[in-house]
Amino acid sequence: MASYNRVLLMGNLTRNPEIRYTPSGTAVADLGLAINENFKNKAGEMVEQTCFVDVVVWGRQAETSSEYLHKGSSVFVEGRLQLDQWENQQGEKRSKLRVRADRVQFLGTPGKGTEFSAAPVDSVPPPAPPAEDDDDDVPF
Amino acid sequence: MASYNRVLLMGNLTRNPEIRYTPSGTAVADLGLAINENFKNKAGEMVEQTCFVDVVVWGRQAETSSEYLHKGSSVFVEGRLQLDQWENQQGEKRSKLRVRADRVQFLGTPGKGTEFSAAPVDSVPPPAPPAEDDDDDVPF
Amino acid sequence: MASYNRVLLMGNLTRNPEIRYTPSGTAVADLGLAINENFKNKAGEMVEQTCFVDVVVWGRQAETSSEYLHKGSSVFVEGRLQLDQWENQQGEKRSKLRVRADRVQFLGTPGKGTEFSAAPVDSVPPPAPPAEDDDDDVPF
Amino acid sequence: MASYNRVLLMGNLTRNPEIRYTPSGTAVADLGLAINENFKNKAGEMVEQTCFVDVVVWGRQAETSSEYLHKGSSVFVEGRLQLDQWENQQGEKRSKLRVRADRVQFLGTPGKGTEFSAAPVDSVPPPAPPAEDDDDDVPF
DNA sequence: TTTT
DNA sequence: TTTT
Repeated sequence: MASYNRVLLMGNLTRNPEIRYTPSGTAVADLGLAINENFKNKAGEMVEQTCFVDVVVWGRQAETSSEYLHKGSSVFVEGRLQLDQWENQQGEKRSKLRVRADRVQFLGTPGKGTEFSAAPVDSVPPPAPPAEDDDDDVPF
Repeated sequence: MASYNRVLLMGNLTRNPEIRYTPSGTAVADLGLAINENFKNKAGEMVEQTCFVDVVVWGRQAETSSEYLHKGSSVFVEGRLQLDQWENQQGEKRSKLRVRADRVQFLGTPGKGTEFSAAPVDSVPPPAPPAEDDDDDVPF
Repeated sequence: MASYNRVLLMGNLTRNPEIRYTPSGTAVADLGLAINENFKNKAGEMVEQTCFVDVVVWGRQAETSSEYLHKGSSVFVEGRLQLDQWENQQGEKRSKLRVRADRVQFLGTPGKGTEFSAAPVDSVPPPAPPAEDDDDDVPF
Repeated sequence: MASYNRVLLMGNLTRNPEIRYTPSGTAVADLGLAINENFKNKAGEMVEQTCFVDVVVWGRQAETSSEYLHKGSSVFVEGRLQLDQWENQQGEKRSKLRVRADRVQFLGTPGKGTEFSAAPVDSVPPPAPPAEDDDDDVPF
């Protein structure tokens, strides 16, 4: 059957990246992303609404993300929706939508004056190959 | 700040669309979408994984969706992530990621033999204008 | 520097796929794609406008495309813009924008009645890995 | 028939925006965009390839683009492919693919030190409504 | 749980 | 809670 799953986001990190490693040594980083959207409501007032999304990055991109990105960093993320499902301690089914990033691109850190002027827009190195083969030791 | 929020999905409806109306008469439809992805795991076995996503559609597209789409229908959805937040009866904060569709395109219904052959791939009428101005009577 | 290049298209093939092979044996297919867009002009009349795009597909997807797709087939294409540049016989520089597909997904063939009912929406097998390493024997 | 046409680009302007006005007073800006892509070829060498694309922007976004963007500016563009067709003076049919932007987002100007540090990543104001109704006085 |  |  025809299927497709693609997500494109630009926003700011709500916290520093958190990196960890699977038993087999693959790096995984969790990013908190805030996407601010401004629009006018029916009454014509400007409203700011923020969408908070959890992003998971694997492999080399996890490492570069945790090295170069910080709370507040502006990033562009390309990935796909991923539904994580588990049972809580009461045996109830829980699930959560995340974005699994195929690519994280650094767009700058606001308020980073001087060291920034040399390279105001820098990019996280090229995308790692899709690490599907690592999916069986997912560490969440 | 730079921000962007775009989601593109193709999959099958897990149930018939559910339409309702806001107090001011705007149509809203909830779609359950299943996106199947097949890939090989580290052991080289084909694995099928399904991502279930709730999709919200507004306005005229809500009406055409509920008229033309059914459980099983294959659709293409363009929209954005939307974080719905509320408090449950215990006063705990809860939130849920959904996709707010700007566009829903009908790609066919599997197993619908005869009536299908005339127009195997049909499309839901053109996108309604982004109904931001209706956002203050969101009915969830 | 931050860079990104992504194209998403749904439309119909204007001709049968043309497959060829590089000296090293890599398959390449050229697809002609027509994307119809309907909109109202300033005078309120419905206008149909068609965008014709040349799409290049590499590797296994080239083979599956040429096997399963035909003139008229409805497809979904994910790829990126690619600028091909050359000199004509008068020594003038020429260039042409194409789409290099990373993924081609079959959405059905209109008017194919019976054999269609069994599998109205079928998909071209999963995307081949990005064959960047083949780019130095590009055969155009 | 199912159709879709979406392009997402990040790159740098190759020249200052050129703004002009239709007889009815609608602003139109032409942007030259360079998208740099680095990858390894078959021989394992890093190769840089640049895709040059012409982008057309309409309405208020044309005005903000020509006000805030300059040669070298880093931008994110969301739009669609548009095939412009005409006859040259020899009566030969010519055509050219462009991108018609629905949205242009400013990501910063490299090397702009001081005035930049205050707001390293700034954005062009929100997207104008799709000005389909202006399409009949396209000035190319 | 949150960033600008 | 689930579709193919």
